[in-house]
Amino acid sequence: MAIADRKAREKENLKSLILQGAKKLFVEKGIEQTTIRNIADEIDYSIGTVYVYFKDKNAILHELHSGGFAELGGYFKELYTIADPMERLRIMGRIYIKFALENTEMYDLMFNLKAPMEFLTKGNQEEWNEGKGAFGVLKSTVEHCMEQGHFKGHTLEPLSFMIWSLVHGMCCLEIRQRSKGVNLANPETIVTDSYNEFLLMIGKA
Amino acid sequence: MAIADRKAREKENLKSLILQGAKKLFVEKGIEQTTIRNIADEIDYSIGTVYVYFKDKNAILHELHSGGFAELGGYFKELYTIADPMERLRIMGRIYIKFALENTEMYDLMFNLKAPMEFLTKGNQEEWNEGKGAFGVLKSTVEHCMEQGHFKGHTLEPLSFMIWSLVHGMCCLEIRQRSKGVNLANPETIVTDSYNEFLLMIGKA
DNA sequence: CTATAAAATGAACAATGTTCAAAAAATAGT
DNA sequence: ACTATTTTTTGAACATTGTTCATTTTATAG
Repeated sequence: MAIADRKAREKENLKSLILQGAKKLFVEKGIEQTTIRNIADEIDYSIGTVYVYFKDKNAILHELHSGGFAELGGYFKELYTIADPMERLRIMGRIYIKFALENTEMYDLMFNLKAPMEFLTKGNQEEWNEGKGAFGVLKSTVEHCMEQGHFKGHTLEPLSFMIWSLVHGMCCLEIRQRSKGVNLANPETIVTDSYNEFLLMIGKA
Repeated sequence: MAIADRKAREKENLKSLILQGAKKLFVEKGIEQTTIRNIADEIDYSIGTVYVYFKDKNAILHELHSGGFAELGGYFKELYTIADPMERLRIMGRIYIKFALENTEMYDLMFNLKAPMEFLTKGNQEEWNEGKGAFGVLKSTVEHCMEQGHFKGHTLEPLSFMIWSLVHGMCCLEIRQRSKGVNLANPETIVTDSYNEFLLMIGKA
């Protein structure tokens, strides 16, 4: 039955049209400022249609959150060419920060907003596969560093979490306007400068 | 005119009654789940009265955010008895984390939510004095550490921001459910374990 | 006791996420 | 080609939110 196939294809198309419209508005005017009505308007469909394809707003947010991780994966691609694990770790941090500051709304959605996690909790899925995957990449890089004799005396998982926390914290403070609120001497470069302090520190370790 | 004095006092009382009711509900059921109607009900006043004392919801959130910093200051009190700056720095981090995890909603409000910063931006006040004060305490402690020969080759402000980012990032990931989503071996102790990794690292620096 | 000022009220508004019976369009059966 | 059935789309309607403001209630002054 070729018709059923075409229908399935059309369903998928409309679903990703909704997501595409949603993302455009999110980037343009922020996630909180974007309503279902806005999204429906943007793609010239009715409100009701959106609810046919997504059970609620959280479902849209979760789907876009997943897409964000795919994008982050794209940013990470260039890491595969770097053989030295310590160098790879350093660049990974830079890329993570770059991604966060170039896609603030998406970053917020992926690592800060409650919506995607609530979607998981509310019985839709058991595990945060996107997060586990990304953290796994970091962890295995740190593991390689340790195998080469770096980070002596440290423990893999807490150490990896510490590094994640560090870059995440910088991005959060920046995105949520706390860094600019604190009257720094060089507010424009604080995140990079601050990350360099970390690199200087692990350079000794 | 003693009556005017009493009236001013009563006005202050009612204002702090509103704040007190709001905070109770925030802690009980979360900031996002608390409405103005809830607050009014809680203290047996009408919705309108709340708006006589606060221009909008952001004003309430900002005021409570300020109160949160006062509370954090209380937590920090015991630091004054610690003479050694490195030890003071280490304990400061522990206390910060303790405060964050014991007062998750308040911490979120102070360091993550947009509301208090929007209140400042929207012409109510120029500077984030609470944040500047808290960051100043950290910065001066780090400065003392450097004066004693620690953190050689580092720069005060970016280094301080890095430390702040580290503890903030851990607390954020924990509060916003990202740490538990990542399938750690010891999820209950990850924040403390992770902070200890940092202490181990600066122990060498 | 009356007039004025201050304080408190809650009905009303616009905007939000969400639901669902009805309409419109597409497909299948003859 | 026409009809019946299924699928898709619709938007009016609902509950809940933050917010406003004319009105009522209460307190103070004369």
